[in-house]
Amino acid sequence: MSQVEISEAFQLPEGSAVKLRGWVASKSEVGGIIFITLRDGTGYIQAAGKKGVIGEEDFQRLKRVTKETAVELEGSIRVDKRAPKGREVAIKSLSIIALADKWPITKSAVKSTSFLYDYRHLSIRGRKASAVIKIRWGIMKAAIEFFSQRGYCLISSPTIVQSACEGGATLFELDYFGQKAYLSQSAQFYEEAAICALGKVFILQPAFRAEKSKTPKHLTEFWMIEAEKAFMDQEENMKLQEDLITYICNRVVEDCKEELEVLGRRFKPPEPPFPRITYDEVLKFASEQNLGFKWGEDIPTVVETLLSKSQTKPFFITDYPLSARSFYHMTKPDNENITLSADLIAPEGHGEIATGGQRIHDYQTLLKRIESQELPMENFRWYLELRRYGMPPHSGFGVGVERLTKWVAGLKHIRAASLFPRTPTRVNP
RNA sequence: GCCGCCGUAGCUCAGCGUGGUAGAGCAGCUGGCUGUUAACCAGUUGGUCGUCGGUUCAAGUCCGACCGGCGGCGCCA
Repeated sequence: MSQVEISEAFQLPEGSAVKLRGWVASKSEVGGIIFITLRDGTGYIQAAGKKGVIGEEDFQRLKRVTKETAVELEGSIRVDKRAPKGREVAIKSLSIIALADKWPITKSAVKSTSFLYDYRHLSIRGRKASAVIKIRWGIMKAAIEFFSQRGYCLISSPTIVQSACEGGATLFELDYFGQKAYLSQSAQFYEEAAICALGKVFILQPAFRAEKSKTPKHLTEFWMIEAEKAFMDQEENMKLQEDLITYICNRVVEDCKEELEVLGRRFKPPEPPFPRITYDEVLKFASEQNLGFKWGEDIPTVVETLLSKSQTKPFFITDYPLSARSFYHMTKPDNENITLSADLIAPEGHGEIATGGQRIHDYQTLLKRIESQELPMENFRWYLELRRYGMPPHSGFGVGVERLTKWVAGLKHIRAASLFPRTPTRVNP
């Protein structure tokens, strides 16, 4: 009698004696026979206990078992086409490890988004919720592999900071022993400092945005994959993003086959190169659809969504106006109003998943930019100072992990990509 | 910040127009059934109708304010 995980139980020959531990995902009683579906994080397997075959005491215990009770059972593997996946465990004995109260998440509860997220600490036990979290892990794992293979160094930047990478209005403020401090929106500035020591770096850590954005693609706390490399121009930067996304998608399709199946997601990894569309071309496209906007403004969601739905693989929107970008962006050599930056947009209407660009490496240029945008110089002192000590041209990008998960897993809302999502209306559980 | 929708049993909802003291399905519980897969059959428990205030003999229902959630916009990964 060996202790095995459920995934292993499917590999063993018929008749093998096994001991399994897990939770009762479902139970049904049919007279003298009781079926439970056991879950242990590695899979699901049906176990059947028949009156007369197992002892009366064990049968009574099996009767008392409720949904989500933690149990340990002993039995033997048997093949039966009536069982899901054609296999089950014939129970010989069962013990209750931790009895569960009446389980609040019922079939009808699935209809209620707010209920499911109020009970997220419990509802994550569902097949779909677990599948999404495993896909998210698959994405992170693949990203780590990708950068590791290319010699990038993982760094960690502080999440408590004093200066903003993006707009100041979207920072979570906190009291740092009497001083104002903020939760970081991005690790970019710290990565820029780090490249002069390490050459090429990446991070995998949370970012915070105090945007009251109630949309299917916004979280207030989310994880980012960010990379920065010295001597890398914007062209190479886009190629790197292409390679990263392609690598991740291929790995996930390979590693998370079952999870994608549980979600009913037929996902085909994209083939590079990804199409590139300039901002001006987007503006022209929008005007043709009667959705025109002013040059220099950000691209409206309707336009981005429409474009995104017309594509079958991710694509870049390049050549953003400086007015729609943060101060640190480098502009084109022949046009100081257009930045060397690009957004990476996922297809099928999922929208933006990454932003990247070439940063200003010249001291005077950055100084003038900070002054012209009337930004608080003292906050950017060290960032600017980097440019006095051998800062080469460099570029980088940031990918939203949950946004990428949303696209790969085919989710309707980004909150499903987070174990305990933080949105403007939710900080609990 | 703006626009729209919704808060009634553990869950999903009906009841509100025409005010008279709460109802269904599911879940739970009890019993039956030796192959369930969203099991089935019979019985049954369960509610200060989001909160506060107002009108009224009487408010789940009418009026007002507030709170909470959901969908969308703007903004962004």
